[in-house]
Amino acid sequence: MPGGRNTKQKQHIISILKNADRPLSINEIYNKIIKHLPRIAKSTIYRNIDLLLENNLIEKFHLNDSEIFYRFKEHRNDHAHYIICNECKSVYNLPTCPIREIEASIEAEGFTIKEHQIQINGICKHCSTNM
Amino acid sequence: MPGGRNTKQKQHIISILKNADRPLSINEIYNKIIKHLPRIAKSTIYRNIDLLLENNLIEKFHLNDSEIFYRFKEHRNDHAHYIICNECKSVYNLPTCPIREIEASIEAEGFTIKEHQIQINGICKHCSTNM
DNA sequence: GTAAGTGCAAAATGTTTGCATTTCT
DNA sequence: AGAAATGCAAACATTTTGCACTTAC
Repeated sequence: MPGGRNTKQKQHIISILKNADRPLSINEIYNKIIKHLPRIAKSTIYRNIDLLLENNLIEKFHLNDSEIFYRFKEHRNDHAHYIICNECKSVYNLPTCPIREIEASIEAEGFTIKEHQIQINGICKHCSTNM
Repeated sequence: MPGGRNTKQKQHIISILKNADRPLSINEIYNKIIKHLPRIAKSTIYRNIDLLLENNLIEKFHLNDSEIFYRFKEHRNDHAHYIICNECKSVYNLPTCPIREIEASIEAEGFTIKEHQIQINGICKHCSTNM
């Protein structure tokens, strides 16, 4: 089991995130999980989320304003390049990494790039036809 | 005065942000401002920051992990395209917007882009020579 | 003068921690 | 058996709110 022991709490958290079609907040995870594990404590979710983050299995997002969401990574070295619908919060991947082209010129200036992220917000096709 | 009345609290907050060479957190603003206005309440800073955000004079960042920072906008329609040094937190602007080139293809898929942001983190020239 | 803004204290929110108990391995 | 994880309650940190007082206009 990645990131420690295989508890049913952790199983549920992973499966909830894996099956979600968009990033979830701690509360959303909690509200889903209590249906199956009514006695689970929120601190358990916080602790497991930390473990999963440390083990690079999930990633953290700041969507709208200050709300924090988590998403299961398909590939451990995914890096954040997303198109997010403000309505339904669906997350699409960017097909290419537009940073790659300008990376060289930035590094030429003496800046060492450690990570980068790109986020595009808007309204997806589906939501715009339903409005 | 943009965003309401011209109080000395607001004057100070604006001038602190204008003169900062990097984004500042609420606490950093507070610690600077109490030197001049010892009785200022943190809630006043929160309220003014909200006002300035609504009036599009400053913008909000999530730097490292969950720390929130604010920065004075040079131009009201600046959009976030930054290169940030993880060490000294200096913020540099990206010379070009690499999104522009892929915008058309995303919109062609039926997605309406509302806003986007790009953030590149790393170590700046100055900090890497001092290590 | 009056409405907006402030300071203060209290409340609400979100997250973390300590500890006794439970559960994996 | 032993270590790690859990549930619970309390602690913490951050942000928001209510209200009487002050200040800008």
